[in-house]
Amino acid sequence: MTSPAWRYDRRVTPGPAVSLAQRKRQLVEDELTEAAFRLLTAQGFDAVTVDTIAAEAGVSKRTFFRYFASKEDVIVRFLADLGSGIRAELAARPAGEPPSAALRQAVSVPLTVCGTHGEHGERPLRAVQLILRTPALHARFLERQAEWREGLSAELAARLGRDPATDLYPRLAAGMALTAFGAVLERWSDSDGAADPAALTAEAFAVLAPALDAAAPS
Amino acid sequence: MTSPAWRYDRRVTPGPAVSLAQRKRQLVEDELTEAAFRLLTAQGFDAVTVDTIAAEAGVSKRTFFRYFASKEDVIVRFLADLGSGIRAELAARPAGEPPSAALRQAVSVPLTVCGTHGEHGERPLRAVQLILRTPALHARFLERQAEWREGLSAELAARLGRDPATDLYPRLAAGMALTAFGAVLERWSDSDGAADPAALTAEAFAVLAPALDAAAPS
DNA sequence: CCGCGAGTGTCACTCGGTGTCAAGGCGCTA
DNA sequence: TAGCGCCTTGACACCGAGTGACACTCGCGG
Repeated sequence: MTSPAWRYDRRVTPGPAVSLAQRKRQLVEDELTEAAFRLLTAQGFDAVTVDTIAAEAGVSKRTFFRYFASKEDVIVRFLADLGSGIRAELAARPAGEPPSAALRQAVSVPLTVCGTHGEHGERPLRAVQLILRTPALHARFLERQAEWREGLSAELAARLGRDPATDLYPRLAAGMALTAFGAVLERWSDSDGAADPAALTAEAFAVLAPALDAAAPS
Repeated sequence: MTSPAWRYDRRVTPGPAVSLAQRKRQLVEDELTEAAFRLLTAQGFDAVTVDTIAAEAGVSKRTFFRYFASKEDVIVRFLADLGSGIRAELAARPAGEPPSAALRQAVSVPLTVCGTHGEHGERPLRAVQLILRTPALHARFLERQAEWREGLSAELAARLGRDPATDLYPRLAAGMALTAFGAVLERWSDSDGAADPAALTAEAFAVLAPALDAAAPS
């Protein structure tokens, strides 16, 4: 919905370009995210209660749930914008581009955000590791991915002039792209950030390309 | 773990082939499943409490959780055996068979269980529809699928003599197969059982085959 | 200065899920 | 037949996630 959570340092406009109330709201959200991230990565997802997170951020439990729909949400939000980013990136690709290249680019963008160390620090890596290793978080993440897949599928169908109601290709292609995305994320997480997301993505799409580009509308 | 939930009518051995205690246990589980299925499909997942389900089956809430790990579990179990079935089927395919054919067969088996009306009635269809349309159930289902994917991936790696630690192919191929599985299930659900799972599966694997069979171990 | 609305804390409540304990039935053995 | 484990169950207490209702307090515009 709003800006990515790890871009909490955006303070290009110190003046009242936005209302004070909105800035306060953003501040609380950041504080909550910060506290949640610190506690959850340190002690594990189940070992920390929402009460504790809220207290750490200096608000009440009730307020926590006014900002996040669930305990999982505060972490999964780290990846939430990636999804919409993927679809937007796909929509921005030139029309003539073959699906494999377009999808590869669309998936690459959010992954490069992960790949660049320094700017965001290890935050994205820790978030991904926490998500992939915590069943409850993993489930929510997969739920999000399913939503992304629907969006990607629709975008692909429009792009290629296919009917998603009768043609399985858009649905499958979107699924393949997200399979690649998930595989890359997993490798990156397991290697503790050592693996290069861009290289992995290229490798994955090299495998998928024959199916993605053999797009013969039966 | 045990027999598929919709084979509750297996009573080929009335004698004490198994202990009475075990049969009692099975009876309670079936009763619970039955009650859960009836109530949840009728009133929706969130509108029914575990207490109600347990009471309907004539046991206590505590007993419910001795049989099922969660409220979602009682429904998702309908598909649980499909996953292990997929892997077993893959292991049973001849070694020389190309991956696309082997995976297609592996995925087909559990789907034909769905396709055959009459024997199991509409039970599988209703279960799938409930799962795909209830966020909480959908999330659990995706979690299961992720487990299946790991198993499939390992099986594929062993089958093709590839190293799953360095080679993305097994992971991606397993993901593609399950993408097809999910897509077919979705279509079948949306068409209210009118679509033919076997035909859909064939269609899906026709799309995926070029990638699945272009297996050049770099 | 006053009123309005947004954000918040508090309280009470529902529900999913778990640990504990005592009671009851079944099978085995003396 | 009496006794002894084993397994299953119900009852109870408890925790934590999440929600609804209400009252309070700010910042802002009139």
